[in-house]
Amino acid sequence: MKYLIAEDEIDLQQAIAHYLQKDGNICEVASNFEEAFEKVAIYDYDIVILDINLISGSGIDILKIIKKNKKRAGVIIISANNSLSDKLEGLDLGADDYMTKPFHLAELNSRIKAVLRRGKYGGDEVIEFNEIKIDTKSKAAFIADKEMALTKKEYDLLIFFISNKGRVLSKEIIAEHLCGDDSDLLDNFDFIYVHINNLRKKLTAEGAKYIKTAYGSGYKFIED
Amino acid sequence: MKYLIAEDEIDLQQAIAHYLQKDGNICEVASNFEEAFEKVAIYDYDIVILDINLISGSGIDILKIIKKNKKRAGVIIISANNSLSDKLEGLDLGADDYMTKPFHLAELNSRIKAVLRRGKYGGDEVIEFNEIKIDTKSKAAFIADKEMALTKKEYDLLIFFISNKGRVLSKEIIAEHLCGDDSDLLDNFDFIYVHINNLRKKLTAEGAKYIKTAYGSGYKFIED
DNA sequence: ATATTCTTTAACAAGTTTTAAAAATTTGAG
DNA sequence: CTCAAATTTTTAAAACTTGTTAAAGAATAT
Repeated sequence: MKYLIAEDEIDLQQAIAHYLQKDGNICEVASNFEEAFEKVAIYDYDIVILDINLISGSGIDILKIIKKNKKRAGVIIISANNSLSDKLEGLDLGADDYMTKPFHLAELNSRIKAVLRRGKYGGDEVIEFNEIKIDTKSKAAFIADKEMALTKKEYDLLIFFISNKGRVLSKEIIAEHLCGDDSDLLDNFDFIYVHINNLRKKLTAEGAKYIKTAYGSGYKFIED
Repeated sequence: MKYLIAEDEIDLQQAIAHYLQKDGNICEVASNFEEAFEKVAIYDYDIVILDINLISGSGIDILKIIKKNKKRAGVIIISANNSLSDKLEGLDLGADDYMTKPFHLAELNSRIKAVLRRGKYGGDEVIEFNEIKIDTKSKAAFIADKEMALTKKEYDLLIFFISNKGRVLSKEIIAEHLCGDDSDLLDNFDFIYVHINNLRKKLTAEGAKYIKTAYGSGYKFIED
């Protein structure tokens, strides 16, 4: 799993990171608002652990970015004070859970698991983009109302593209996203070419060219 | 159906109520122990959704009232912590299911349906789907009016599939559902393959293929 | 004790992903 | 503008993962 820990207390940040890495997870950290802002806008995480009171900004705004960009990360808010309004606002905005400092790492861990489990069950949103439609409940993707049979990687790739539309995504970033956990060892990213190619074939059924090559830097998903 | 939602987090309480009302159910709410106590003692509900950690009292005591008064409500306990002892105590005292916060409303919904379908609580007595018919009272399942002799696991699996039709269900989620909540300990889910296979054989008697494999993600139940 | 149901195992089949290599394209230097 | 270098596309086959099935061993119920 891939985590972002947005927490300005370096001690706590490191404690969480170490705890999670022990189980073979990948952890990135952000120590202030700007760092968190950037990472959250660009990359994909399975779980974001988000301090409400970040230096130079509010975690609530980070949460808004996550939701606005339709990132699928689960968000667990942590906060120093026990303020009910913070909590309600966070949950209202789509956070998945809330913890008050101080807490035990074991409890954080069990909440993370619960959030992940929830995610596995799947929501029932429908993602749409032009004539592309993805029903996440049935994991079926359609183009012009015709189902295209996507493999799991293709399906993930398509969702990744749509949720990052307009942005150039490098092979490396894509590979990291698609391979999740195992991505430590990746050194050859050429297999992405094949997935891009396969997805393109299925998307091009109707002639539109959604995936545009940015020579030398990656790919981006565009309208027609 | 008539529900009582005994939950002191107003946000969550309202979220559940709205979700259930959408489907035309009647929802009452209780925001603390006293309210829950009164309502449960006086009125009749089909399902009570019961937070263990109510303000000024324990949900466990509410559960005791329900059982002592021989109310026929189905009870689904929700709890913030993942404490096994809470869980066991609740189930011991006659709760019908148990969920740990946070959870997805869709999952709550499917558990409610499962509880209703177990028969005792005024749920539909007959479930129908195309030429499949299940009489929950006699626990008999028919395909094209011919009874198929299902084992308990097959029966539960079929009902789980039908009440989640269209949704991709992973081996893990299915196992969790079939094995109740002892499933924390499960690490090998291969036995699901066997039940799927057996159920398929019995369902395929008439040629229709209801259970579709979503390679790499799970299975989904579809119309023909 | 016997029958039934559930879980494990293992061999096999099917489907997916990755590798590898050749063909095509893009870019930038000369 | 042309050519060489680098990058990307395409294809096919190899490696791998996941799913199917049957059968045997545990567990549970009758």
